[in-house]
Amino acid sequence: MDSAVRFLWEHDFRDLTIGELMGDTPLSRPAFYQYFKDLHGLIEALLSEVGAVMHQTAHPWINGEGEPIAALRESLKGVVQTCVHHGPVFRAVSEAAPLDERLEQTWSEFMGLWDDQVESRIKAQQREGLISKSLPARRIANALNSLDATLLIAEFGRRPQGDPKAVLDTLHHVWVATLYSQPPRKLRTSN
Amino acid sequence: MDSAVRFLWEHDFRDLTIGELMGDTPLSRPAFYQYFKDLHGLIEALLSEVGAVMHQTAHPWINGEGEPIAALRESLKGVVQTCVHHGPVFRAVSEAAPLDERLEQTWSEFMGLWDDQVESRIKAQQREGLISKSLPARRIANALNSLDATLLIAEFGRRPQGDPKAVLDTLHHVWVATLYSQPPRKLRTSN
DNA sequence: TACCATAATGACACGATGTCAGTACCTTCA
DNA sequence: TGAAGGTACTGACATCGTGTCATTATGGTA
Repeated sequence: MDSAVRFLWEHDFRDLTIGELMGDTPLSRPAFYQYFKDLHGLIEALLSEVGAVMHQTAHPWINGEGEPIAALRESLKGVVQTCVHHGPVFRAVSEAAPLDERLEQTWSEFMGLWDDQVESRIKAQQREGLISKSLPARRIANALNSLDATLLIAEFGRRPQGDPKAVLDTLHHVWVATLYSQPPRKLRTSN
Repeated sequence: MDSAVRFLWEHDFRDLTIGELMGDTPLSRPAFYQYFKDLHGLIEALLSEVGAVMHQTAHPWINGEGEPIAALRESLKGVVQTCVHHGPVFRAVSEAAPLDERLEQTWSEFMGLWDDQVESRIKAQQREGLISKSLPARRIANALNSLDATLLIAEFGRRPQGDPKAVLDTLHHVWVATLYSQPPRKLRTSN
């Protein structure tokens, strides 16, 4: 299982085979099935380990602690950091999910949990008048979370990894603009 | 090849097998290799058909025709519409890409093309003073395009499809806010 | 030492892939 | 008409990864 993580840092998920994996251990291939149902079972286990870590790091904004825009930056920073450390695992999950009914379910529950949390934060701040009440909280939450997942996996899911600072800035800008900015008036074109 | 599209509307990509596919045709399994290198080759062919259509539909904003915010909505509408019609194909591409070096390349070139176009539109409008010059054009373009892809595939990649109007509104809001809105002042919390 | 549960293995059957040598078919031209 | 030659197609095969046996080691317990 450590061996799997090691593998994913070096190779793509598509090259991950049970035989190859167990070659790195003193055990034989069938021994694998002692511990996991199949490859997807392994990935599922990896997700539940690393996924928990990630949720911790996002507390500030999720729980509405302090000034929202700064708190949001803190939360995003934590999420980025988690991906810097465990990017390949998330990448493997997202790539393996479409191949397995069960894993797909698990992955979508994981993302759904984020949607739940972000949605309820948005609704809370709509009540406080910080966010426009005309935003469809659930859809926006889902969009922003999907964006995070896609971008983070693309940037940190394999070596060489992207620049954490730049990615954080980008995500933060999109989140803040989407949630907290006033709609602009119509724009004049220069045609 | 029509048969493949038909299949993808009904089943998941993971269940698509060459044998199954050719069962729908009067031909035998090996005949498949007459036309495509392998499954991924087929998917690649599907993408280049449908991808071209999609680029057409995004012209207004990409080419800076008319008032930007309205043009952007037109372009996004076209893209949404394409996905309503061909969603499962894009889904198959995105799911198959991680499994094949070549296809992954093709897919990332396809997305890169969008990034190029959006980036240069952003830069043009930065010169016109419509968009803040402090935005990193390339990164923002990439983020917004990634968002589109993820959301559209999730909403229209399989039956039952989502609500095109609602998805369009969501995307449009995020794009407009990200590109055209002024950053808000610091927010007071109600703690 | 005898016993049992658990861990681990070698050998197997299966399913999907991709290839190849061979056959059917169809056009062209004498 | 009928031989030649190219193309479309096929049956059979080798390969590879998977998942499951029946069986054997191993380590703790009385």
